[in-house]
Amino acid sequence: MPLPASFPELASLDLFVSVVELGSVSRAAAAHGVSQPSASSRIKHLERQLGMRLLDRGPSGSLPTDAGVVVAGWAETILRAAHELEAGLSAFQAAQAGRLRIVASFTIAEYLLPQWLDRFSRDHPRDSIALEVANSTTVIDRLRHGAADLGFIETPSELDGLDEAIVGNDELVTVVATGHPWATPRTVPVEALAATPLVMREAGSGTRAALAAALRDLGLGEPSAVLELGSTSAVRAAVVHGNSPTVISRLAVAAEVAAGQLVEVDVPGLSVARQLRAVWPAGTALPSLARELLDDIR
Amino acid sequence: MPLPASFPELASLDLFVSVVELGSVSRAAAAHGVSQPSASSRIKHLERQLGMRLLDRGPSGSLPTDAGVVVAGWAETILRAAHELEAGLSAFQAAQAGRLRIVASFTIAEYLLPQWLDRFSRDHPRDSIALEVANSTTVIDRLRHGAADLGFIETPSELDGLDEAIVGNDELVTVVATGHPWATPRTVPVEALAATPLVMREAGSGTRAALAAALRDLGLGEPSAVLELGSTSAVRAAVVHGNSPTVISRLAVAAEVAAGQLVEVDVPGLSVARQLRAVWPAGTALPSLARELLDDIR
DNA sequence: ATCGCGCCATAGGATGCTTCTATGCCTCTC
DNA sequence: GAGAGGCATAGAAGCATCCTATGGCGCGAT
Repeated sequence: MPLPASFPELASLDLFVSVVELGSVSRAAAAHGVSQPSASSRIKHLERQLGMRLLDRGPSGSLPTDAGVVVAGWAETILRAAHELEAGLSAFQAAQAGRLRIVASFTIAEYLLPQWLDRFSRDHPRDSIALEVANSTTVIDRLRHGAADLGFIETPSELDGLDEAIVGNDELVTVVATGHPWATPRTVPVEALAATPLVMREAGSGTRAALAAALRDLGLGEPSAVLELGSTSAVRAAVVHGNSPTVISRLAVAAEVAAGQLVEVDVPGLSVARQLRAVWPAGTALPSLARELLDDIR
Repeated sequence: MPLPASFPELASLDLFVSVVELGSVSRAAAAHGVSQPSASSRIKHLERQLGMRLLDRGPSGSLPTDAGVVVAGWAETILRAAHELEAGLSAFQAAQAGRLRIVASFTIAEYLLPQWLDRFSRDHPRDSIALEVANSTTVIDRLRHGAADLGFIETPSELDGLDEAIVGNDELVTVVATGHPWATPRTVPVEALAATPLVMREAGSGTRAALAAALRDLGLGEPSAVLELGSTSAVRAAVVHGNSPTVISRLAVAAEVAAGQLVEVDVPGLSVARQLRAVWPAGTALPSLARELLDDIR
């Protein structure tokens, strides 16, 4: 479901929030590095777009109207998310220049790292982090070869020569759209799950392999696919708008479940859990920046 | 702290996420109501802006690269927040046309309602909600006069002729920036708080009055202001970037506390709590849409 | 093997928008 | 009464985006 074409620009919301925080259009304009008339015009455009007055302009600055207070509050939520994206992007782009080199698995990089990076970049504005995203094997390899300072993985494998700390946990869960028959009892026998065609990633994906292994351990057959898609996002979208269940990392659907778009279905007997860990070379002293990052995370 | 000027457009991120979910640029273009070349060009622009390839184009569609998977995941967080803002805005604009008329206090409208409205608008795409924001007295007035179907308030007062349900709770808390002396012990005696100049809203604000009353009940004097600002956002920004504490609604700083920008300080003996309630005219049947909204909230 | 379809990229032109500098008016303060 | 800070307007320049039309490419069906 795309955003409407008339949705306000992120830059305009950012500017408006700055006006509210700083108390004047001029100061906000300066903070954003644009001229005062440009800022004034952007705000006016925003007001026309929303069809409401947002500011009470006065000779000593501008205060938000009642509507402005509310809209500014709403806008801040978006801006917070935008700053997390920004923190993730700069780490991702700084591939080799950063002072602290992190390698993380996809799941952790997608759903947990932005908040950590955003906080860290505020506390350490002068220290850049370089982020690489890779599978667990590569993460361990990077650490062993000194190509990274700190890694994040979600496998339970043995890690000779690496120290570790648990930073969270993940689990494969069964989810359906809100209208699905399983959504009402919120539980389904594992045999029924195994017999139902699922929306899945293509063969070869780690999630799919983990599910197949768990069903095999229970003496059940290979799960069948009603639809095979190339990315987790595509799977999620297909489940939200379709009639088939999927089995997927809880972190990947936590937001949709919280928002009521998807329903998590209990499947007694089926359990595919894994801990999320930070890992680093044993023996060597953990860089102080890495230590601080880990402290922030806990 | 403004977003960098090079930050990607919300519309581009939205489009890119649609490509990942739908599996092709063409389909995403159609879903967004733009031409295929336009979409193609936007994605290319986004890739140049971020300095990374996001899509693997093939003759049967496009799949995200490793980087694309991660960026799409990050972008979805922003888009979710944007949809909540959108849901709030349409309710706010629909001032009198909606089928369900809601009146809410500022705190609830700012920090809780967008999620509820977003979920509701997905479940009931044909039913519009009209939202009015007002103080508690006005909320009650609107309900008594039949000008609204459902209200949300945060006062503990008696409500003759109205039914109610508790939907959450709020509390005034003391917060400081992370570098402040109080941040380390995370606690401070109430006498010290009363003796310290605070960042505050201007005289007349409800928050300020509640704090003054609580201190008076403890036999302490009026709190003094080191800085008086006209909006909660301005107060929050001043505390984050300054050296003075403030006393403020927990909901208003929950996100900053979670992100580590502000630290909540315990003040033994000081307690200013209030329940958040939904209220509606007693006796009359609650409209079915209102009933469903309340069920969703719980 | 070939035809057809779906997908993506490029080119060219028109439209629209945002930006900037310069200026004026207003109010509060000293 | 003068000065400073704040916001709005005007006009022009620059930039970006959009669209239509077209071409190339690979896959699948006949």
